[in-house]
Amino acid sequence: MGATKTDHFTDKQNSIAMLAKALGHPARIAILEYLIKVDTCICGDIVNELPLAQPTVSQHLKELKNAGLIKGEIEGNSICYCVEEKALKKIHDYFESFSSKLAVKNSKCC
Amino acid sequence: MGATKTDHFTDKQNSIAMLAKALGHPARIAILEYLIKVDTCICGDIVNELPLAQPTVSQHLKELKNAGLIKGEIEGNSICYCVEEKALKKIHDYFESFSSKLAVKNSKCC
DNA sequence: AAAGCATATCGTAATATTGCAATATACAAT
DNA sequence: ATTGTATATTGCAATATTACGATATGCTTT
Repeated sequence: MGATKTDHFTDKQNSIAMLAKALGHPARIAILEYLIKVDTCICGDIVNELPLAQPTVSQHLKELKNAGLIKGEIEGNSICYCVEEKALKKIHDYFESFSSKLAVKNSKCC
Repeated sequence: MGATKTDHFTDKQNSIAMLAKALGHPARIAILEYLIKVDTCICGDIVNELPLAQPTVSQHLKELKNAGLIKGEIEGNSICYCVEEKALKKIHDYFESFSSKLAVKNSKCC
């Protein structure tokens, strides 16, 4: 096979995994960091920032968009991408709850 | 090609991407959640918990271990896996800083 | 309309991931 | 030593990802 068995897991698990997967590439991490850094959410100079060809960057942007991590808005000739805060909050909250659960227990093991 | 160009990104970016990638599968999310839930860090009944065959689970465990997200300790016959808190803290902190950066700006765009 | 930019899509090769049956390893108990 | 139980590794087929050249699409300016 090779296709992930998403149907056997909860929606929550699948959606977190989807977000994490989209973040699972250094280029996409770099894109997000750049988008956060340049506040003004300037667009396609992302291509100049990254050591990757334009089609490759475009593909990474698409994946981030599919995962709901960024959104894009057409602005004349070019496109203005920026971070989708909700998605980042979702991940952040998820790991927050992890951390707090761990804080309570941290005991017996390993 | 097809191999990720890790050498063009920073260590931080690569290490966060690695962690995220390891989390990018619902089975591995489910494993982590289970390990956190059962405090006692009981081991290979993970196989019974998941809708996957034993070798598949073993492979996912290996990936989580490679990424540094869990650690395992031999306990007689079986193996006691548990969460590596440092790694979860690392991710959590990373998104924390994201969130705080976003909180400051949240302005002009999209 | 034509030329020039910015971005997306297509096609394709190289590689990685996913899942599992079969098999191996390693300890435990008899 | 043999049997049983727990986990890992191997091998392999199906599928997905990564990267990029070539090409298409779509504004904008002239």
